[in-house]
Amino acid sequence: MALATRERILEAAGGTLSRNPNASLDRIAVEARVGRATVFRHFESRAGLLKALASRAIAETDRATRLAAADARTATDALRLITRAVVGAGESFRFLDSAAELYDEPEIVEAYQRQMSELADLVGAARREGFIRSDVPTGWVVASIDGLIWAACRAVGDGELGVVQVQDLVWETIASGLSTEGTREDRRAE
Amino acid sequence: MALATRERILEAAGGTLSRNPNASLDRIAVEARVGRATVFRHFESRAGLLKALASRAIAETDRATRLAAADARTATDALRLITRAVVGAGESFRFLDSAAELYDEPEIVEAYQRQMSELADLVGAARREGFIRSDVPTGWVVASIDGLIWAACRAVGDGELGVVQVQDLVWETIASGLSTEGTREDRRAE
DNA sequence: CATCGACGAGACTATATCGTCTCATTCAAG
DNA sequence: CTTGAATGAGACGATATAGTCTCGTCGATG
Repeated sequence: MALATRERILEAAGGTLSRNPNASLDRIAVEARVGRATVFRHFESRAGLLKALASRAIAETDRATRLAAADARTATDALRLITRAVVGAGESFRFLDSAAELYDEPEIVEAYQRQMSELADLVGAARREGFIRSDVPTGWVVASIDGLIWAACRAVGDGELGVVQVQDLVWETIASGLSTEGTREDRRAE
Repeated sequence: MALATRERILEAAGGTLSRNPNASLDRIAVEARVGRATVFRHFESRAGLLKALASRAIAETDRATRLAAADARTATDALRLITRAVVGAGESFRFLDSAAELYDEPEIVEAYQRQMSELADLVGAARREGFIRSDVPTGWVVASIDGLIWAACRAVGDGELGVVQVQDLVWETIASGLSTEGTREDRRAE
């Protein structure tokens, strides 16, 4: 039962904290239908719980990324599959939005930076494949993908759009933007 | 001096809270080089300060929106100018990211929804002008513009990109996406 | 049945922060 | 110089929450 309880706490914490980043441990315990003392039996402290939650989200993202990369034959396709996967798993780490406490955890910060760096590498590879416009810096590509994934998770969380729908829309927006073809005249280059 | 002090507190609160959403009033007072008691002389409570800060951001956005709309001859152009303006003023309301307390303030929630609704109307008008792709729902257009603005403000805050640069990039991304023209074959429609 | 580990309930302490209050200081206007 | 408004410093109480601890219960296992 120990494992199931731990998992239930993590699940409840993720859900509760994504709705209210300042939720108390008591609130989380109630949400997990668990005594507050039990939370401390499974996690050293509030920070420990947060850290475990973040580690879980990072591991899940890594897993999704590896699976997606394995299926892809090009960097561009890997980027597409990874984007889809992360949007699909978005609920798992929406709580990270405002978990400022985690900036003090070196492991978490380092893992996050590693993932961002891997994403940047992938964008670089996709650029070499000719997929990414040459007049847009890689930093912005990474940032905007992040922003679109964030927007997608938010829209799903608000019940405004469906998961499958936004999975397509995010990639569509990255690839072609939101305007009709005619607006290509907006481009600065050439 | 009263006005200058109040303004200095608001400024410090905006800056401090955008870096740490849970910053204490003491911390904010120090940042504003003001006694903590003075904060309470100018604002009823912490919630009052937050509310004033949010009102200020909303008013600033309204102002920027009105100015932008006045200069524009088409809805599409208005959308472009407003996007630029909001990215430019981004620092003023980055703190809203994680101000969950504000969900309890009816005035603030209502004003936010009004702005989102106005944005949706503008997107609708731009769609009628033929700018917005017909196969993308308005809800996603609004959400992704929001997400790209968020990403832009974050990138600027992290010092990764410049304000002027992201102002162009956000619109560029909305209009044409991040890929080269060749990827148009990705489109599902037609 | 007996045992043991996980759990729920709740008392208890420590701490951080909010919000109030007082008093001394500063500074500008008259 | 006198006065009054704005402020800084800090004491004080109230409250919320983190973290510790104890005790009784339940259920699985032998």
